[in-house]
Amino acid sequence: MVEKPKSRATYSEIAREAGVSEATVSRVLNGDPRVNPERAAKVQEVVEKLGYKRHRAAAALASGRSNLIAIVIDDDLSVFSDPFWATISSGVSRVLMQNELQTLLLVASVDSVDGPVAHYLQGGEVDGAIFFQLHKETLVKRLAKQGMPVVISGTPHGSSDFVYVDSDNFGGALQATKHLMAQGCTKVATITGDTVATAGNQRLEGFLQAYRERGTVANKNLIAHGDYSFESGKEQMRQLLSRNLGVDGVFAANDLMAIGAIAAIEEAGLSVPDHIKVVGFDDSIMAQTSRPSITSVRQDIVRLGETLGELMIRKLNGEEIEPVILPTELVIRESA
Amino acid sequence: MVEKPKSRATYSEIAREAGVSEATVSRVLNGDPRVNPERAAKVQEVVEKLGYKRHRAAAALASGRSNLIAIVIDDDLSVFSDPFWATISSGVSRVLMQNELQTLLLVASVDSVDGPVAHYLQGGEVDGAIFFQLHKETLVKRLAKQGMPVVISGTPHGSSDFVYVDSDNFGGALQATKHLMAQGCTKVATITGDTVATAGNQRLEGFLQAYRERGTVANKNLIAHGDYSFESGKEQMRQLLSRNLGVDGVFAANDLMAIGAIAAIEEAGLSVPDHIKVVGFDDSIMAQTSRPSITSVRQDIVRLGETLGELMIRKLNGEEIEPVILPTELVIRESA
DNA sequence: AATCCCTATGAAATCGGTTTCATGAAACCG
DNA sequence: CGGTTTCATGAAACCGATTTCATAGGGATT
Repeated sequence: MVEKPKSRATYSEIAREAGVSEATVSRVLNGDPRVNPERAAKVQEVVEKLGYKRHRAAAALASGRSNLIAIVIDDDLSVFSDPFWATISSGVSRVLMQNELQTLLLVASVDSVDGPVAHYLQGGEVDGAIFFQLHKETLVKRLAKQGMPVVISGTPHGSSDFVYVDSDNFGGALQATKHLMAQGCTKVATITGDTVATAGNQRLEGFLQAYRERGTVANKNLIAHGDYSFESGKEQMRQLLSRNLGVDGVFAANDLMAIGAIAAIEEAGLSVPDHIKVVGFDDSIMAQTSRPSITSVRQDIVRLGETLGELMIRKLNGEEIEPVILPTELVIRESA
Repeated sequence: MVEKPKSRATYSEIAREAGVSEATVSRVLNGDPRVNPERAAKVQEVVEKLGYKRHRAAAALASGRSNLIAIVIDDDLSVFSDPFWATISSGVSRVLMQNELQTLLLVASVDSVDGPVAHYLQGGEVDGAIFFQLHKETLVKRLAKQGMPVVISGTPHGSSDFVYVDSDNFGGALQATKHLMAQGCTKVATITGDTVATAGNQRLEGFLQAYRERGTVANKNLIAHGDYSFESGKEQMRQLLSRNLGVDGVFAANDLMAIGAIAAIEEAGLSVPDHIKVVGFDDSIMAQTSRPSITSVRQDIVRLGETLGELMIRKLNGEEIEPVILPTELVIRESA
């Protein structure tokens, strides 16, 4: 039995075989309800038999819809600084695929409003775009204005009316800080991430809010500015210690800095959690394996990706969509 | 100045404007050399002026080439077990984009030879496919036989003639083990990863080779089988210790297990590196931040991704391509 | 029973490039 | 200098699905 060099089946074959017109085939395959059920069934049958698969390019050309959604990732930053995007992307991809959409991965510099990415997106080659932690919003704004469905991962700056999905950075930080206070810490410090980005800022705000809810205000000296790196966590903790404020609790804006902070604390001859308690953010694998293991705020990254995909689909369906803030959860371990 | 609702420019406009036929426009845009230079220049000029962008779907339909390369990632495993795929993908994407190719991200179960992914790929919707750590090779084999350019990340099983890119797992493990021996360790043990996958197996082989090169054979009891997880590293180390073999060096097949092993060692009241030296694999961020910091085998992940992309491009250009093994590097830190 | 409306259906136009093929002109040959 | 070959070029077919539009038939309305 020789395998034939079977070129793919087309509408014309199906139409002939099923004794209907190509138009009807199209209707059946696109779920148009007003086709005679019997004929529809017949068409379905032939489609099965011939192992027909829709030719995307042809469909895209004819319909003007590409069924492609772009995930746009800024080259420089993301790959290193955000260990999550892989997980997010996979969530997005899975959801989109379930809805017959494809995920196009664009890794490139999104800086210029005029770069290749911009051109590509504006060329109308994709039906929608999902952005990861963008810095410049100009491009996104323009795309949205042009009517392209856009969803953003992470809270954008300003009160722009983008639709985005984000973890509850504020709430998570608040909870983390309150936990430290509940553990008896009276001088809780924080090591922030990049506060220019909203996530870092929100985590700082959550920290401050905990003080407010206690009826006090956080001393400026209790706020150290890191950049999410291990080194910055260590260095900022050293500085906090050198100020002799009697810090007995630290909320670090991510786990890596928490680990850095612990290194600095132990370097100073103090112990975690006995002398100083530490809480991190992200609940990364490091939080679990580090010794002491780190109490940390968990985000549901998979859910985040899925939500991005779901919002995109609803948007494509013409629904009005709203930003989504996903809850976080405090995972308690040894460090606090 | 009101921005016009400019619909995209098409060949017909360009042709009219430049005073040539559409065929000529196509030739110019596709680099056909046999066009009058003056006309070509004129066309280029008009293209610039009109801000023309090729309509991919139309081009794909007409030419039969989609300019899309799929990255296929197995749903279940990768996202968790391989923290590298994000980096790899971005490398791939960047290289492909520089060559006017798009990257399609397929995250799905690749198990069945008959699932949606299989259908999709066989539908001829993409010009090539890059697979990440596949378990079942049936699908890949079939695609390759059908003439689709396929490149694989990681060494496949068997002596199949796939083209793949991988880090030098064997060499890295060999170097790591020899390093331990050079540090004076006489009883070097290993904690393997999943040895069903080739990477884990190769790392084990490298370990064994080090013994061979020393003119001895590794005692079976020195080989503990983990699964790349922190817990397994810890557990297997416990077992190694309980055997009372006098182990004074451990090569773990990844950093996470190395960290687990260290936890077990310290739990037993021993110290790293004083009593037992440990080397990991991957040179992950954890190797740097863990205390003690971990001597580890570094792989150039970005390079790996780029190489995948480059091979794919060369394959598409009709070149014969060969598998590539990328060198690893031992990064020495505190643990050994 | 005559008229109008609605629905299912097919023929054909369409999407925007690519590619084949025919053509005329220029270059080359003996 | 006639004839053949080469080459740039444009007209038109083509890729495969979608969608518009016209139409026939059935049903409802009066």
